[in-house]
Amino acid sequence: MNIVQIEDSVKHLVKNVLDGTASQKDFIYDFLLSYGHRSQSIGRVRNGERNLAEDKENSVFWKRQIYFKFAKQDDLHGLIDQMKNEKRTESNKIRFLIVTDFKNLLAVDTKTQDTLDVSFSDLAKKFDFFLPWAGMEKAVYQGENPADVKAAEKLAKLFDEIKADNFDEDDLNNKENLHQLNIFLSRLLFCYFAEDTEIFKNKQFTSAISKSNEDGSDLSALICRLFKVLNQSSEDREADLPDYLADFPYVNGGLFKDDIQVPKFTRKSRRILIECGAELDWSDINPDIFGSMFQAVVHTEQRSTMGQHYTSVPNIMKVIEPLFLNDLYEELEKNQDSVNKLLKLQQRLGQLKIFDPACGSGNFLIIAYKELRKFEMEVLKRIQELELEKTGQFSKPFSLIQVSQFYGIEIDDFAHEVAILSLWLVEHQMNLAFRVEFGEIVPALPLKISGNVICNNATQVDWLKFCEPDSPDTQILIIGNPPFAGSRKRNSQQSEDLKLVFNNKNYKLLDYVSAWFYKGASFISKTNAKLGFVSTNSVTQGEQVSLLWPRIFNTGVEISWAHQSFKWKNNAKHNAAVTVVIIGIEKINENKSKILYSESLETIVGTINPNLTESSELIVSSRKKTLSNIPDMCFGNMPADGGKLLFNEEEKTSFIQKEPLSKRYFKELISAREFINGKKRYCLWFADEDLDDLYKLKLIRQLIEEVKIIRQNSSRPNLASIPHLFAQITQPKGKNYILIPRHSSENRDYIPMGFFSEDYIAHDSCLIIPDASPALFAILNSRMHMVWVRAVAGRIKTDFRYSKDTVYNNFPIPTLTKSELEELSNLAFEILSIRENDSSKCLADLYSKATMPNDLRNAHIKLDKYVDSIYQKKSQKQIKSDECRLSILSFLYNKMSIEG
DNA sequence: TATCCGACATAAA
DNA sequence: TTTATGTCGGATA
Repeated sequence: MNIVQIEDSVKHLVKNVLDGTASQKDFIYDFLLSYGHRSQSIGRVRNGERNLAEDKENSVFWKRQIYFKFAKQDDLHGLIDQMKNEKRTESNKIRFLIVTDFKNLLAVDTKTQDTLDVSFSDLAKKFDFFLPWAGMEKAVYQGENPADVKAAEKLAKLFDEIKADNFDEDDLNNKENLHQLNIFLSRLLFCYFAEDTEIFKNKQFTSAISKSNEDGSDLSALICRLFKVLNQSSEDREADLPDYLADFPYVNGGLFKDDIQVPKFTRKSRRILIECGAELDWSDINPDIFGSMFQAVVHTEQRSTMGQHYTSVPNIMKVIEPLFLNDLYEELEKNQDSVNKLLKLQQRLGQLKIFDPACGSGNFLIIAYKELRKFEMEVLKRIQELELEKTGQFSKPFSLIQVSQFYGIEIDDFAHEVAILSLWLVEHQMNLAFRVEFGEIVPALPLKISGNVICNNATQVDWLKFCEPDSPDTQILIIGNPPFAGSRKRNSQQSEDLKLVFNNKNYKLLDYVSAWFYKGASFISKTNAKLGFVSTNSVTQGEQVSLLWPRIFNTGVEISWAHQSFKWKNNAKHNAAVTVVIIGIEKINENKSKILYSESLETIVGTINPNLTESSELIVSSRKKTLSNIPDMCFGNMPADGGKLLFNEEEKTSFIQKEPLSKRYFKELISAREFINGKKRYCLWFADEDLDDLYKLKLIRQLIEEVKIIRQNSSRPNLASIPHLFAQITQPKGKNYILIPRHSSENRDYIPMGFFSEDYIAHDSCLIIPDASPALFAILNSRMHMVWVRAVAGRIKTDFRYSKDTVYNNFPIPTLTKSELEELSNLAFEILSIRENDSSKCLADLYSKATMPNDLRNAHIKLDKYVDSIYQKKSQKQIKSDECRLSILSFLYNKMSIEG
């Protein structure tokens, strides 16, 4: 469920209730469904098993979720106040109170104390009030002041004080110092959390540190002593420990194991330290959200992004639902009437291993843990219901899921400390939720074994040794959002890492994230594991496809589900959005259907190819010569001149005014932008000129000298010796050419292309085909070709990026007869002449989906049909879908490349 | 803020 | 040497 879907769904529901299409009785259940609650769960609430209200007809009381009443009285406020004051509302951790008479609706969010008072018809406008049901805490995305943001901001203040008091520049560059500080902060966070969640006594930590001198002089020693105590069982402790220390329980679990350097405090930092404990309620923090924020505290360059993480939960769900959660709920549904089978299902949970080889502060692990615990509770609840039915009593439920089943590798020391800590925190939180449901609680202390989170470079770790299957059956689920870095963005360490993982072969053009896919695939081939990774979409497009995926498939795996490109709010940068995909990989299993998710729908398909579309395997490699019998394409002319040789209309006119003899050197330059938007641009073109002659013109000499300086600073070799020329010259002589912009918007059905004479200089933002026939122009302008482009071309964000070696050279064209060539020519001229008639409009207008003129569109459709018929000669049937076109192309491509 | 293509370092051949 | 490619992007409306 994403926000848009939720809003739509609520809108429909309200409308249907108001016009009577949906019944008022069903409203509350449909409302819950709109926010992505499981339909099985809602079913059980509806049939009364999970509804603990007395008057089940008119009210719903569902633990931890909702207390709802259909109001028959006029005083809605009185009613909701009364519900709020009921004891069980608090003890069952009800999140939302709702009353409505279907004229007005009141609601209270018990966590934030926010209230809602709207007319029923306006409910959809306020749908966001209930987003926490869908895992989106409103306080966070509205940038209000939730526990997480407040806590992180307070900690940031503390952190800055401590840093200023204890370290200078050099100290901070020292890794060991930072490590010590990282550990200190994570212990501190644990203490705050513990004293608010019954692990310690209420505010025990805060009151202990308050006993220090007000100037902070002895606080460091006190904390140091406290940490030591926390690591000792009562028999190990000194006998004469003061009460306020002796009172602390034994924490164990390794959190307080090592002695660390506790920083010194001042009057000011001591006060902040105490305020953090006294003023904030740490039980409310969400380890999943807080983790990333806490990380931002330490990495000051990320400070501005605090509170930007609200998308993380729904996005993480996009990984774990298809990977395993959906299957589990299906199992639950299937076995819902057998206690034994349900117990077996629960046991399976205890044997899982969840592994995030790029875990950061642990978001994926934490959400996975939470969701698994929630699922287990569903299983246990069902078991209880069955037992109760049968025998009138039920056995004591307990959880089999341990944090030690969770594995993480993270290269950043602080993030990895936070991940370890967050796992503990979330374990405790889930134990509390467990108590609400079952009244049983696992004691929090001493802490058991922690999650297995190490600080290391995942590309260098032997995953099999780190996350070893206990038996061949142990199911390992690999999840995460590994780092992306394109070939030009990597640092030298990352390049080395890739080199190692790919055995020094063909790794340079791959994205850094490939290392995770490859290691993951190898891991899967040797174990009972599957993976789901968020990744940049560039591994699914363009030249990377043929370099990466054959190697992955060679390990015996396949893509079992995938989310096609969508925009992901980037947490590293404020407003930048990066386009990502999510890919699930499993061992080959031909019997299992694959699922393809796009923004709005999910499709069941036979196979998923590396471009994340449905189709039989189609991996086109970079090809230097054309597959079909067509003229070669080449690159446009690349200036690489710092812009010195390029002019717009005004600049050109004024330059000619000052240097009249320069006029003969100007030529029109066609770059993608000029071509598509019908603008003019010029360049000084000296390809056939003598440098000495040029130097006679003062201004030109000056310009060339400027280019020279720029090129001397460039890493490209030999350019400075030809400062008057474009860096790459490919302009055809005595020939016309077809020009194709390399980058073009996805919002066009056809990439605009055009014919030009040699007098127009093609810019390197375009590709050209010299000596091309109108028939070829027709073929390239066909829908058939566009389907090919859509399938194999690279992307910039989601827009096309045409290329020669991948797209053009591999494009399969059947052998054409003379009459076919003639007809194609005619169709090409038709399109060109329609464009000519409309020459007041630029190509951007002519080819935008919204404004494309009818006659032009019809001419294109006519061409499309004809080209289709050429590709499908045998059958008289018309080709209907692009999928069909693509499979024809795949077939022809495979055939021609084998014959070729 | 959504749209829509740029410039050039860096890769391969 | 030549030339093709992509950029957790950037400019512009």
